[in-house]
Amino acid sequence: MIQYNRDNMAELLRAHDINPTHQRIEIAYALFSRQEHLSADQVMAIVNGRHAETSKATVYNTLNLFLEKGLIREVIVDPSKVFYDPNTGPHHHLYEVDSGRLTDIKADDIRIEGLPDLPQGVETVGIDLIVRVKRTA
Amino acid sequence: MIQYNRDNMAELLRAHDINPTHQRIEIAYALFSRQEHLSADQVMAIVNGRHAETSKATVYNTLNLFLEKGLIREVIVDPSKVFYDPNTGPHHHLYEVDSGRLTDIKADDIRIEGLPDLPQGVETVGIDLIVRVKRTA
DNA sequence: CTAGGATTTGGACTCTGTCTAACTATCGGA
DNA sequence: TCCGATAGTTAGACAGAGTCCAAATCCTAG
Ligand SMILES: [Mn+2]
Ligand SMILES: [Mn+2]
Ligand SMILES: [Zn+2]
Ligand SMILES: [Zn+2]
Repeated sequence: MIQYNRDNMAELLRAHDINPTHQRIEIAYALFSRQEHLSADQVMAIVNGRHAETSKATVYNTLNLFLEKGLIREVIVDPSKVFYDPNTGPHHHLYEVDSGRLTDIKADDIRIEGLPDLPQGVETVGIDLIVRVKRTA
Repeated sequence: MIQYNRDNMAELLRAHDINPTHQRIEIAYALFSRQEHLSADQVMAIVNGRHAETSKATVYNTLNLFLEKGLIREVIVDPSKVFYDPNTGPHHHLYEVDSGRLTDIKADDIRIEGLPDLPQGVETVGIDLIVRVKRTA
């Protein structure tokens, strides 16, 4: 269990070939220190918690850069916004539709069997398994 | 293999407790006759192919009504738009990220094992398995 | 210190989807 | 037939997520 701080955020960014600027460090820190799934909006709110520091354009630029560089992944479960996930290892998601809460499901003991062969000329980018739940009536 | 026409669309709507209006029949026919995953935009374009017949508001109202009544389901794979699926039976999806093409994977021979117990007080709404692929470089 | 590339920024813009208030279609009863 | 009630449709305003752009700022090598 790593303790995340601004210094190892800079290292992490460099390790992913990302020039560690102040804004990028803050955004990475927001995601990695919490280890939660955050929307762009939430990232923006966290980073600008005390004083406004980072513009909307930079938040989106940065999240998309992190995606490209494989530092984070996106989770598409809600038609109205994307969630960004600091955990890029294989795992799945539980989505509570009432509240919008999104939590991880460990991939360790899940087996998905019987997937058909892929069509010619394509390769797998990822396999997303989403368990949608709602509060019992 | 059923041949879909406007008449059995009206029956299908009534069977799902939906009053079959002209617009609703056309929208249902667009989805069921093609058996494809369509976005609201695409439904609108199909229904208004010859002359404008149906407004944007009605397309959205109707698709949401169909969802509520369980006539269709939505597939959330693309952060920018929802796809509507006339196939409500259990099945999974293959999403080609370059082209946006979305195709079905039969659920028959797929087994998903080792899912953890659900948290207290929730029940499963659905399990979505999405295989994301891209064209080989 | 300075020039140039990289980064950030506000704000305009696009797109998907929702909302509203007016309009229309349908139907049963007088 | 006419009327009123109800359900459905509509144009267009609106909201929210995300992108784009040109100008401003930051950083670093020289
Ligand atoms: Mn990585
Ligand atoms: Mn059904
Ligand atoms: Zn996750
Ligand atoms: Zn499908």
